[in-house]
Amino acid sequence: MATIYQVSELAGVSLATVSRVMNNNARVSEKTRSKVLAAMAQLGYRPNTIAQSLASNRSNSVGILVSELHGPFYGDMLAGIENECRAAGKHVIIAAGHSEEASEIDGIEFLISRSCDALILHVEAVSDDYLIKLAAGNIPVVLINRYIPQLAENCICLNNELGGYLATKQLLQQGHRQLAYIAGPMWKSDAKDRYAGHLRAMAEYGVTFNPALFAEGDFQDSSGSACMQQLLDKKLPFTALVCANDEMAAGAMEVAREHGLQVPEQLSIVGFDNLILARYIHPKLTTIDYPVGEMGRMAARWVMKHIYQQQALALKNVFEPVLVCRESACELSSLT
Amino acid sequence: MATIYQVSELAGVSLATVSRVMNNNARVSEKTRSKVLAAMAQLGYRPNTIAQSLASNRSNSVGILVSELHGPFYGDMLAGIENECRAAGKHVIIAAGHSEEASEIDGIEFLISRSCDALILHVEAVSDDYLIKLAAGNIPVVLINRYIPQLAENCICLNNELGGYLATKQLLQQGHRQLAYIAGPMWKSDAKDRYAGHLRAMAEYGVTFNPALFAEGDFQDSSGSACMQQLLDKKLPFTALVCANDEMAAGAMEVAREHGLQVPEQLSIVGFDNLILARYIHPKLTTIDYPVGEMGRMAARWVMKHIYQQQALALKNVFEPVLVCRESACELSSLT
DNA sequence: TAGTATAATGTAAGCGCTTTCATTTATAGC
DNA sequence: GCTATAAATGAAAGCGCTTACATTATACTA
Repeated sequence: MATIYQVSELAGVSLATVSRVMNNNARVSEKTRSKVLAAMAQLGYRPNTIAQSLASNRSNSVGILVSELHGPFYGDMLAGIENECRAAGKHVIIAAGHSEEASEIDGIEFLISRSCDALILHVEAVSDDYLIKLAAGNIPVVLINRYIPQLAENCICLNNELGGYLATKQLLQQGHRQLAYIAGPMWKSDAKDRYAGHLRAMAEYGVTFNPALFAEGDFQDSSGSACMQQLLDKKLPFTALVCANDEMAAGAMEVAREHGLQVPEQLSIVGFDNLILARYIHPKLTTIDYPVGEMGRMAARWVMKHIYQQQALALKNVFEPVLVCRESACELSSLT
Repeated sequence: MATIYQVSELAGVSLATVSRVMNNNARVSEKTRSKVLAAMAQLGYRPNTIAQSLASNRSNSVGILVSELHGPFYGDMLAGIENECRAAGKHVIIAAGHSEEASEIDGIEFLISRSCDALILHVEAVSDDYLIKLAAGNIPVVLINRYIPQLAENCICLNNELGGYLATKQLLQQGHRQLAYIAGPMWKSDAKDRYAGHLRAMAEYGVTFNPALFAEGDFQDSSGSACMQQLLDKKLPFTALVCANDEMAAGAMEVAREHGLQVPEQLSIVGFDNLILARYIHPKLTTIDYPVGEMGRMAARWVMKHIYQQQALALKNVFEPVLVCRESACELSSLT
């Protein structure tokens, strides 16, 4: 592999000049620039990124921590981030945190030890305090799907409350008045916010919320099934169900089917997230779109702007979810 | 951040000694070792991985190229790889190739320019020749889901032929004799192999393959729908359908439903890959399990063994798929 | 045409490690 | 106690770049 030294020799200039044309920052005359470029081409020169990093104290890498690498959700996020980063010549180092505090911290330290220029984190278990301290350190942090007031600038979030509101409103508009709700784990802020949106819509339509028609799941499909079973066991009538995410909706739908309930004819269901699976299950799930890919992309842009000085970029911190109408929710009047 | 120099000062030894205890390779007396360790702890010292890389000419990073970051398939693969690598303190740099030759090559070069110690590739578009040349270079390559005879040692594959065979055999055992087949794009070797397995099973059972009941899709669900439509349009009877992957099976199932066909009562369907979606669609899809996660893990082990000299590891190059029975395929006798 | 500002290029000192080779210290044999 | 050998440590030269500072070439001004 050719080094900068050989390029400089071939081009008949100094190392510094070669370096300058590489980083095309300093002023180099057109003549020497092309000489250098030619020498590079001739040697098939590729800068050694490690040496660049050591000398410039910048690794050109951004560390990403997600809860899981598999699953439909994080993949989209990663895709958005990778796309944006690679276009800028930065690379992406990934780690998984598995929604456990120890593992998340371990992942973050791992990333730090790899001298990333910035961190994009999707963490759930780690405390606000930890993140605030982390952000106060010398490595910039951007948080996806987590809002911490002190770090507002660094948070890229979805307006979950609005999502919960939209999901519920759709059902209310379709004439439903007896709604059940399957929540996510209420210690997670997104679960809480979605629920708050649900309540707001209910209030707006003057429908009183019935605590007996509420169940708390854990965002997994199995808990969706379990919650649905609970709800059904109470023998209370309800014509619609809003689930705090698609996976639970899928689980709930299955239980409904086992009980001979026609969806949506006898029970309308709406989910949240708009995972790919929402298109595959039958009937196709009406849900709230979560633009994870876009948000990942935005997180990457944040980094480009703040760390790699691409001033021009416009940033957006909070995304508005939108309702995706499919087949699992319908007018109450069509109830058999 | 403390440097090795400060550690050496505090411990009262030379840089070289500190370096030695870090890499605990050279012989250092217990006494000085503990002195150094204490100094490190006191300073909260963390080696600068960039400097280590530059000096040792080893980046401790492995580059991964997958077709897509999103989607259910690659996520599992990444999870397997990341897991294994992190346990060994290596980091993972990712890039997406989008199944296009130019993009794949670009991704590979990107990874190389990042001085990865090894590459784990899941590439589809790039030619065998390119890969052979690449592997002949100075950066080791391991291929997932691609078999190139000259690179046999470096390939981690699934026995796709066996999978195709098993899927088909299941249906034949259930008494079906009129089978339709929706293939993947036949220029992809896995699509070809799965199809070959199908033919073998058919031959074994003395069933003649009817070319009219064959359609070629592109592994996407929409093509599954389109192919199913084509098949149905021919008005030829068939009681079972094998699809070269789950997504196409899902698409096909939907079209079947639209045509009023009961699955599995009137049409048995089997897929391939065992994606998460196979559990979510209704009826749950009988399919062939593709152990991507395990294979990713194995690819990482390959790297550990060959590049990072962890001799002890046992390697496995070809994985055997297994049938996962769910609800979408049943005995022919139960046909209404 | 000298005098000055400015642009272009070069020099050399690191960045924080690893590693070779030389030196010192410990261990053993007699 | 003294040499022969092995074990432990140190000195210093890089790894391939960036960058502050010094120097030289060029363009203007008066």
